[in-house]
Amino acid sequence: MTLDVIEERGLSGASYRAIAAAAEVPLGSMTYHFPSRDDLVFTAFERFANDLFSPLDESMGDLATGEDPRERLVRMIVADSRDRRRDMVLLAELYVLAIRDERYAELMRRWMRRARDAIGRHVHGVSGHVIDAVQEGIGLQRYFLPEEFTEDVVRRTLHDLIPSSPTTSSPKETT
Amino acid sequence: MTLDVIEERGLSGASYRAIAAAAEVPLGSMTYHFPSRDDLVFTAFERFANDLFSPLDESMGDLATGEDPRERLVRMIVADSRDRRRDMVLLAELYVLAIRDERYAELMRRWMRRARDAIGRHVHGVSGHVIDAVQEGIGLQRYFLPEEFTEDVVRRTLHDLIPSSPTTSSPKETT
Amino acid sequence: MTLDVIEERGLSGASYRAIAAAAEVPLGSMTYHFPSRDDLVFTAFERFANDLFSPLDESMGDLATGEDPRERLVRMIVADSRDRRRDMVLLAELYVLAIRDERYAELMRRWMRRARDAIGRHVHGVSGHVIDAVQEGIGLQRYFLPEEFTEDVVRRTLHDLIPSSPTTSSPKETT
Amino acid sequence: MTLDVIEERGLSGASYRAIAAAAEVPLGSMTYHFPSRDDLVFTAFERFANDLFSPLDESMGDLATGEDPRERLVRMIVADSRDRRRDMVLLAELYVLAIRDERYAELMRRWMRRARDAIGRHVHGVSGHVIDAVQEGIGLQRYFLPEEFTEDVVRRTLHDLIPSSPTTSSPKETT
DNA sequence: AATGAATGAGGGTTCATTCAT
DNA sequence: TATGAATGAACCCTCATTCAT
Repeated sequence: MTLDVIEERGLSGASYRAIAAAAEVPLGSMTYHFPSRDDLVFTAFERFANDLFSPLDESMGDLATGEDPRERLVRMIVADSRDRRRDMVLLAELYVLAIRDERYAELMRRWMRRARDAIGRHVHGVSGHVIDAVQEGIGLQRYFLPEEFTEDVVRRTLHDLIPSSPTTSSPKETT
Repeated sequence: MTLDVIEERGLSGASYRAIAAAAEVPLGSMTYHFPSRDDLVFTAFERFANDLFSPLDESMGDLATGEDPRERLVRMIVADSRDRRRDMVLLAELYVLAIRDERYAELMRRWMRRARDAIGRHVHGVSGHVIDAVQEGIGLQRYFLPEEFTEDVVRRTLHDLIPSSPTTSSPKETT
Repeated sequence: MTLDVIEERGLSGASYRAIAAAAEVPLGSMTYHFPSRDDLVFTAFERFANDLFSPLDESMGDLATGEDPRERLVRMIVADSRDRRRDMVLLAELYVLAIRDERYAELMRRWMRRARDAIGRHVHGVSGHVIDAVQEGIGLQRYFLPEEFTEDVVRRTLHDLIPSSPTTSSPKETT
Repeated sequence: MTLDVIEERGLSGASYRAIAAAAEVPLGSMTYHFPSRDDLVFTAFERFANDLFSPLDESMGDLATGEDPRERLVRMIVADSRDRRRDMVLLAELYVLAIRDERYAELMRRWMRRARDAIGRHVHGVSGHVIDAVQEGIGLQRYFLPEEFTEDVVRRTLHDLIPSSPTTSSPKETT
């Protein structure tokens, strides 16, 4: 609920009142359960970190034997999820918070490490952190210039970075 | 001045008052020259887009014959400029704005295209957009986990993505 | 309280701050109970409509049998109530609002109809609206030129407009 | 021009800036020619007093011999001039000013006397002030409840108040 | 004579937070 | 435990007016 309000009106628009109204809950209820606004926000971003992690987790989780993890990543990046906008705005807001506040920075680091682990389970020969960073950079820019980051471009990028595993079927590159 | 305040106190903390105080200027002066706060903010981010572009421009600008552009990119990414924090905060704030407001989105697209052009002048065989997205992704995450994105990791990533030009001296990879 | 401030300083001078000061109440209290200034103003003018109605109501309310309602009206118009000024200012401000805003126009219509009914209960042979309009027109101009609207002039006017009821004692005109 | 702005946005909305914009004139020009805002407003209302007087003047000015002045008044009141709204809002604003400020009160008195004279030239047996007050009261209320003040109601009222002159053709009352 | 720049005051409104109930 | 009331601080913005040019 809080995240919805942040998505719609920005972190600065996510006042106690706005969130209480969205949740159809009395204002006093909010301040009772979350004595300071930052409690509310931090809790929300903890949830966001999980939410944002889950597509990655699903992408890398149950790879069939011989399936190419690079293809999973391609599809995850290219998928025009309805939540793309939400993820991008929340991610950007989180970066803002994390740069300014160590508490959020630590949250971000935990999340980055989880991502690295999920990637590292199936991708070898390159740092999972690099793949995550690349995926994030492309994800952000793709939001503004989707036509510049076509599926083939994304695939090519991932194949350049990730060595094909011996047990992996050969690249299906189009270009 | 405005950017300094945004860096220090966030976009939401960059009130007319705060900026006027930082600039040691009467509040009325601010509202006279920038009738709405968004005028002020947008003008500031236009400047930021230029500021942020210039390191890239310098990196790619005057390559000596035979110099490897990949090394320039490595140094740009790895350089622990005193302005790293500033750039990251402002970049993240700009993303937030751009996702919500087409005016800022357009600013971001202009800036992304300039970056692509600057990169594309010296880097061939891969989309300049991809290199820009990658350097941005790494730049952001490196801010939080610098030890995971060592110079060698960055170099390796760029060499994987950017084919070596025929006139370019061979890779000086350390790993 | 709000009406007092409007009387003294005009509607445009009746700021939240001015009213809060007059009521010796914190500014935050005002905006809590009246989230918009117009709520405050409208509520005040609803009260004014009642206040302004009451002299008319009293004038026409409990006529003794055989008493001439025209005399009651004369006295009401001519009475130099200490509140004359207040009523005139507020009435004029209300007209300004009502011409520009349908919400106030409706308030004014309700009040005009109440006045017509109160008058119509005891005055026959002429539209209560006409008597109310005449009374109002004379009231307004009399504020500026009281010597031109002497009691006799007012009486004469009302007797010209209102036919004497059969059960009514004959006119006591002085002129 | 000033009056146009007052009509549209109210006296409180008639700032130097708003008027300068409407007149397509630099702000500095306004403050140069009218050093205080009240100068501007007072000048405007002086003009309004003349403007408002002219329909009355035309109504009563060139009566053909034997023509009934009451009919002229009826038509003036009932005419749904496109400027009705403008006249009403400005009149109401002027009342507000006049009650609070002797300078405007005097303006209003001058104008009331002019009206009385214009009426008195053709109407006898009743104070011109009374006729003016009545037409004003009806004019104001008619703005809100036009259906209650039909032409016949207005005619009846004026005939009740104004004795028919010997040289005047007989009433054409419809009712 | 004319005008853009400048500014202190004050406008309505929102807010996080506290507290009595 | 839960919540409406309350409030001081700050917000963006508009304004009348002054003044240098």
